[in-house]
Amino acid sequence: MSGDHSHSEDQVDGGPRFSDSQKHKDKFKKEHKHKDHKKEKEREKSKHGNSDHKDFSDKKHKDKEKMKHKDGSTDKYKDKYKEKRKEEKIKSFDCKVKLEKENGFDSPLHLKSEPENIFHSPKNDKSLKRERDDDDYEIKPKKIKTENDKKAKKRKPQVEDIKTVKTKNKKGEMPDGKKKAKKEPEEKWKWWEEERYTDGVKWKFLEHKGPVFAPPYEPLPSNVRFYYDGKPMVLSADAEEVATFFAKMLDHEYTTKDVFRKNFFKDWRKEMTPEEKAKITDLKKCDFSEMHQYFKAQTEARKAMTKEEKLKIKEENERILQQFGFCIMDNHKERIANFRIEPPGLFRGRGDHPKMGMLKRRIRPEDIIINCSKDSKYPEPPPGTRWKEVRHDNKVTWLVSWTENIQGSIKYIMLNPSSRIKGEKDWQKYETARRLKKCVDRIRNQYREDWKSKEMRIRQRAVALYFIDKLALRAGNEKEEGETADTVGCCSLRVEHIKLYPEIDGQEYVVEFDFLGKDSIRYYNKVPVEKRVFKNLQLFMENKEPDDDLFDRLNTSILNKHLQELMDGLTAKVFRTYNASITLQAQLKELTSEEENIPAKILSYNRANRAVAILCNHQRAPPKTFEKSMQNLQTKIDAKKEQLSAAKRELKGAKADAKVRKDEKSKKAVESKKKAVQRIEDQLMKLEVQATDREENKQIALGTSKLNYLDPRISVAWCKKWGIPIEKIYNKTQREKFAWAIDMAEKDYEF
DNA sequence: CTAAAAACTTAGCACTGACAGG
DNA sequence: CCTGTCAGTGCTAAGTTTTTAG
Repeated sequence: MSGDHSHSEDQVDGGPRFSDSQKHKDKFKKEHKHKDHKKEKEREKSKHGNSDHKDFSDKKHKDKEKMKHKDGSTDKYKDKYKEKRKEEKIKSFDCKVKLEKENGFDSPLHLKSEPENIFHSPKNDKSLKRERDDDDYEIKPKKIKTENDKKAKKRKPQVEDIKTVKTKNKKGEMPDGKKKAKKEPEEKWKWWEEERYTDGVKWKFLEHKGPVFAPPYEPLPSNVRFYYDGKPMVLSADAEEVATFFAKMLDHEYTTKDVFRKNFFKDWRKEMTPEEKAKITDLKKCDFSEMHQYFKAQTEARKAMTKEEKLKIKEENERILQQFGFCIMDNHKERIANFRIEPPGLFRGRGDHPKMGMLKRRIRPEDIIINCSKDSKYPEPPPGTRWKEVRHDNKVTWLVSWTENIQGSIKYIMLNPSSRIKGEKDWQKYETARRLKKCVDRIRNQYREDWKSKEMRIRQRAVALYFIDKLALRAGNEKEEGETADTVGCCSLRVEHIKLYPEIDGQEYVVEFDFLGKDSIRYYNKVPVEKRVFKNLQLFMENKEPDDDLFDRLNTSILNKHLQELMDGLTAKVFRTYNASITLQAQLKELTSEEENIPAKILSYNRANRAVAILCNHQRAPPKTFEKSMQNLQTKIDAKKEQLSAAKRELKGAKADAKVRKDEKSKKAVESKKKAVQRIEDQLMKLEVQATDREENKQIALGTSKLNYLDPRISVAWCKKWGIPIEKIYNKTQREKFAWAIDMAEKDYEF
């Protein structure tokens, strides 16, 4: 019954597309809609049967092959792991895995001889295979390891040229070690040369010290007062603490926002004693200015501290870092990302957030769930307290979790990006994107076909996928209304977010997007699309209100299910990764020119990076000092130009002089003047490049794409190819995160 | 299954300390 | 020396995807 009904609704051709019942539904709550989707989806599935599954047989084969490989070669590993377990119990941090031996034998591969002909040579096949294929969550073939290692060793000296200079100072000439008793293993652990866990196990051993709690509240000195209705009033400790949160933010804009004030006041009152509650009924009558002043003074005082005091604080932080900032996971000491519990305060949502100003409550040990090995030494809760729970779940990666009170979501303490567990995942992400590269043509053809489908839901799916692919939009999960800011992604686009122009600015079939995406960052774009897409959009928008969903027959779970059928591991966000990385690679190829010097090459890199950031809509507020700093730079450039022409004049003079005198001394003078000119030219060039770069970067944030979307091996390969020191591209943190890529990518790496 | 919860990635901004320039 | 600037980093919100529970 309902099946027939909705089937007719599904038809694209003929008659009004949205029957009354559809419209009705749209006005209803979202949940209703979803149920309908799901039903339809179900029906679809059974109708279509398994035509899609053919594609997979191949993959399964591959998997099997890999398994074989694994079984044939892992015994050594197993032993090694056993060893490790033992060692863990002894808790020695620096026991080294004995991998080296395995790298001892020579690989027949000749590295030097593969520069050209990258694409089809069998050698290249090898190097491709060496990259992990990712759906084999298991092993990388041994051989590879060997190759990698050898190469790595050969390469190191070159790569580290610059580094060595720096490190010498640090390591060599600082025997006292600045108190940083760093007992890190001398050689960095190359987890990427090791076997990975299968079957969802994330670790076998995990030991840590638990979280660091926010410092307890320190009551204000009695001379700092709060006034209500013009009269001083002493607050209870709890009420006072919350009041200080507000007082600290006083010169921030959102303390003027209604929603913020309302939420704050409501939550504040919850912390008050009945007496306070009875008295304090109007936020407008509250005067926090004395408190505000006090905190400002505190900040000043902190700035004005002596070096010794600052050093002391620094040392204390370092001590805490050493004590709590690391864990032992499977025999290796790993850095924890966020070992400090988020302190209490007022929630600052982004954009127009309905919950802004709410009290984010203090987290106590009783809220904390600890996750660690059974056979590890459990972290101690602070004296007189206890953990909510200690569990031993090695199917997850977190060490500590608690439930946050604003959204009721769970927060986690996890490892640093440089850790094995994050790195492997990251690597895997790029491998999935590379697999998409291999079948993206097929998928594109498919969705183009689907634009013609007679089923509405298929068409919507296909158009949405087209946007995700072409524009790198996010998937766009539906969100609960009133819980978060009103932002959308692809699947949750509403009619009001796009405008259609059959013709504009000399282009046909233009779609104008204007909506708020993640973090309430505006996405604005005018793009010409294919005619069929355009027609489809018109169809989707027919008879809808502005606030109706554009893709009313689609959500992220439908879309992702579809994608999963097209390629194993494929989800919407893989397209972002894929398109970002492939764009970087293409742009680098296009923009880098042989003869440019290093700064110019780096400008090219940044431009390539920028192309990606624009694609992904990674924006930033222009720095507050932007105009000024631009001006400063211009001044410098002008000065440098002056200097250059002066130097040129001098050179001319010297030349003339040398012509006359013809002695050694004057020749030398010419040489040195020449060098001076050259040097100044370089400097000028550098400044100009810097200016260009900065100007172009005004509202674009490069960091996000660099960190999350660009296969680091592309950048590493580029650096190696052009002899650019990796430090010019990645700072220290980034180098740590991408250590795997820096170690393994060769100059001919191809995404 | 399907919704909700959990897990994990991605995101911009505020703060800070090192360092360049006066 | 002091001051301003800016890159680097910490923070935590806000997404997506995966897993679980009902």
